[in-house]
Amino acid sequence: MPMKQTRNPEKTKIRILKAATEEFALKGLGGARVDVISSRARVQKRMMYHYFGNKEELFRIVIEQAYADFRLAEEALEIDKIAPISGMKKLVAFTWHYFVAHPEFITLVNSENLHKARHLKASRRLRAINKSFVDRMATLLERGEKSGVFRAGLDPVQVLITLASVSYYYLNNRFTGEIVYGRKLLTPIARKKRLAFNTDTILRLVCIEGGA
Amino acid sequence: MPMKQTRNPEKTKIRILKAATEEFALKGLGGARVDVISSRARVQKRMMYHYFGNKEELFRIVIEQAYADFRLAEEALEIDKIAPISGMKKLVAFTWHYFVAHPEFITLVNSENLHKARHLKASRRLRAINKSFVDRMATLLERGEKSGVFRAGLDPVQVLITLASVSYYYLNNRFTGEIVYGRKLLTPIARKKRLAFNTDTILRLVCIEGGA
DNA sequence: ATCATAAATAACTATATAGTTATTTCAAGC
DNA sequence: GCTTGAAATAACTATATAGTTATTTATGAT
Repeated sequence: MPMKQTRNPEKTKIRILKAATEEFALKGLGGARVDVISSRARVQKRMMYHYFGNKEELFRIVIEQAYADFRLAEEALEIDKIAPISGMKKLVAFTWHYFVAHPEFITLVNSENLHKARHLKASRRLRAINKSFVDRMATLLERGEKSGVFRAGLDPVQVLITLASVSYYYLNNRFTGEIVYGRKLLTPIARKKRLAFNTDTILRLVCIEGGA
Repeated sequence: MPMKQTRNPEKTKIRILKAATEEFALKGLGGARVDVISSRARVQKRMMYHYFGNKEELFRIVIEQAYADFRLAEEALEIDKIAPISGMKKLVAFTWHYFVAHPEFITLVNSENLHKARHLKASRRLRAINKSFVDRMATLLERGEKSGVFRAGLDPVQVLITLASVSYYYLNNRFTGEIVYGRKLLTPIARKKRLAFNTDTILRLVCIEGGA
């Protein structure tokens, strides 16, 4: 194994995927340019087509990977091993911090939805990943209900969507938001306040009395 | 005033704006094509440049108008004339129904945020429109607080953002959402359930006891 | 060593795309 | 009815863009 290889298909593929993720996240599928991707990856454009077929296929792999990364990180929290209220708080905080740290996730998901999810429609991988994701929330809600802290009959999908929405929307629309609401939305203080507000919103939603 | 005018600058401008709104909403700023806009507007492309300068300026006017339409519709609710809890419910329902009826609003806002709101940054019109929008929520919260139904010290901006987020996210991400959550999200029943859930979420957030 | 295969390079192409130049036509004001 | 300016049309252009063709080069297996 020499130090400086002149050929390295794995690293080339990774460089292409990284550059593609950045470009798609920054400009959307429609605005992204394959020449920008290849030049940022320091790779001949031909290699992009060699490994990934075309722009749309490349996008499909990028968005699929973005979802996989997010769900894997969430799975690693091991919410099922802590008390329900702590678990819910941890999940709200995780979601918030993940979106803050990975703005590309948000813009990629937007782009995919603008295209009516046609790249992910046939993805078995995505379906598999997300099944257990819904199951984990269902389990958390059941545990909370049994221990008398969460309301009965909560729909895990509605709770998951709501939990994601309060962080996603705030961060996604922060640019127009700063104009619309006339204040900075991403100062350290503003971030801290929003996370606290979101935690409160979700606990009030799921808890029997006043959470926190 | 003849019936069939061969020239009509006002109607021409309106046709261009309508076609541009559709195209930008459908493809985003990056994916939209000026040739598609002009052909859908049944107008020579040259006229588009004559009246609006260039693609970006046209987009600016489209997004500014989309915000203006939304806020004007909200203002027409006259929330200040009904009881606080009813007002809050009405606002949640209005937001939901507006986003359902105007999917272009969501995709245009996303597009503008992808571009870091650079088209709206200098817009005096937008700032003016939205100032009174925040004020209306502040007034509603104050009224609720004084009549003993709403919690004290709620930040109107946080409430507004949360109220919009639970509808916006659900509708914006409905395509990936249907894959991720493995269920239809826009059947009449699903819509009704989501609106009820959102109303409950917001009331639990702002009310002193259990709302509804 | 050499051979087969995949990795990488270089140069190219057809078309799409935003924006322009040049010209014609209508209609209102005098 | 003539003039003038704006509305509308037609045809054009430079460049950007996704994707290709053709060729060379490194590497692992024999």
